[in-house]
Amino acid sequence: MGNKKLPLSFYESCDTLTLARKLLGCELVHESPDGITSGIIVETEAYLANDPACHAYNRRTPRTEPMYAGAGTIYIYLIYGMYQCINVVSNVKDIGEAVLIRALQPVEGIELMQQRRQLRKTKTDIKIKPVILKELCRGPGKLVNAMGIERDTHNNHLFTEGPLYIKESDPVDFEISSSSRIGINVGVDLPYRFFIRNNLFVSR
DNA sequence: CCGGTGATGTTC
DNA sequence: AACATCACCGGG
Repeated sequence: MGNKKLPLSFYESCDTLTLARKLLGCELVHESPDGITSGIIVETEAYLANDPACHAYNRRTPRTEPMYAGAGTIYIYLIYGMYQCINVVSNVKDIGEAVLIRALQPVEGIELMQQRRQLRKTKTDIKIKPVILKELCRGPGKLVNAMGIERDTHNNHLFTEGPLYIKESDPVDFEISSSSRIGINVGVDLPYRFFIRNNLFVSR
């Protein structure tokens, strides 16, 4: 069964496009103070160093520094002022590439995920309507919220150390589909989005 | 199932 | 000014 935490070699031993595919079927786990939540990764996007849509494309700034820290690093950024997205950094130190996690199939701690997703995290937290299972982690901002992931806590840490990590995939057969990436205006022609075909929890 | 709109604040 | 988004609303 797939209950082993992935070692650094998993992240280091392939290129970014391959890693984006290999992460499908693996389980993202967060052992938080409030409880454990986890979900199977069902959708990813790759961002390469020579790719204009990549945050690290021709720029190395304080924000993107974790992308240059080497494979297995956690890169979390704030988007549209109120949402956060989590990436698995890939490639070697000083080459800025990463895989965005876009959707999870919830596994563990579903009640806790429901509770977290009822709150939108701003200065004054906003309550939203109850969220159905299918929508809990269906999108990069949603899954970060449901999993209790925070940039202040986890950014620039490693997936191989600490309470936020990835477990190896169970040997389940599935087909991988690809498409162009979502929500970008450059690099739209590149088929760098990967997802498990026919999985109900994929976004869009 | 769409499509449109406003919220929100860091980053360059 | 842009931004790797989302919740909510209304229409079909």
